[in-house]
Amino acid sequence: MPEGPEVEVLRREIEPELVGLQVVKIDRSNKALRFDVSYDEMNQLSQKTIKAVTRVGKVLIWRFNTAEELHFMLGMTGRFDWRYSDTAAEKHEHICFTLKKAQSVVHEQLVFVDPRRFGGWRYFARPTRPSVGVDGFGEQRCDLGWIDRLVASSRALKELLLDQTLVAGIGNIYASEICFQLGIHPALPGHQVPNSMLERLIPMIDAVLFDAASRGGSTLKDYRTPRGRIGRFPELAGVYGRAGSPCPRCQQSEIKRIFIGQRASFFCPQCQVMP
DNA sequence: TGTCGTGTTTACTT
DNA sequence: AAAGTAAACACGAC
Ligand SMILES: [Zn+2]
Repeated sequence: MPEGPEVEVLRREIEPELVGLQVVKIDRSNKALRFDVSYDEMNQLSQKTIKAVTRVGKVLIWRFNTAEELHFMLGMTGRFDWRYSDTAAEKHEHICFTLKKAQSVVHEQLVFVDPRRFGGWRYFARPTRPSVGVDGFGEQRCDLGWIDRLVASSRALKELLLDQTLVAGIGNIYASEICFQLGIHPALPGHQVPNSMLERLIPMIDAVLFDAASRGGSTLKDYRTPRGRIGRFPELAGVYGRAGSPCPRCQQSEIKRIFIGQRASFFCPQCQVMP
């Protein structure tokens, strides 16, 4: 499911429903996740109340009244789902949170579902910043240290955009879209990106991510919010998934699909040339 | 029915 | 620093 915009759409939906709920219990399947929370930590969260739901890059963060935190990475296919009463556990359900309002006896269940299990979760006793670079929804305009690393690198620009330690939140769909919007070749090495292009790149990142979030993000296959919302960005994408189609900008060339750093990458060979 | 290629991610190894 | 590999499952093409 998740690049930054999908996690942000999930966060916006779930935050008002989750804040104020108290943990009754947490159940865990016996299947391994990428990284995990111990049973001691799960039990310790019993009775604690969720105070805030935030996001840094692709990491969803629940903060409790005790300042403890849970961090979730959704991997490729991870998602949350409200389990409505009298429905059975769904396939690939790995974590089940039983929650309730403070003065209520009615229980609600939110489950973490992840078929491929590239996702994971972590527990922190105190507020902790995930170990990633600046968030791509605007932080990247204020703290420009990542630009120094970008221009010092020989790696392809699109690969650098995917590096979460530079800017956090860009995934494979939006990395291609950002390069398309800028009219720059995705395989251009970082140290060859002109200064004029860097100035346009910095604000383009949050422009693309916010725009995608406003459309509900991208549903390719698995992504859906806990209330079932689907992302409509793919219908409006400029290049992602459109190999062989005419370029929506020049209408002349057809969009090409190449591999950069083992990931499918889409671009228009006429609009996105190496300088 | 079976095999192959592809995929929204990233942590670890070379 | 950069490149490659592995993790697990679903689905469509042939
Ligand atoms: Zn074009």
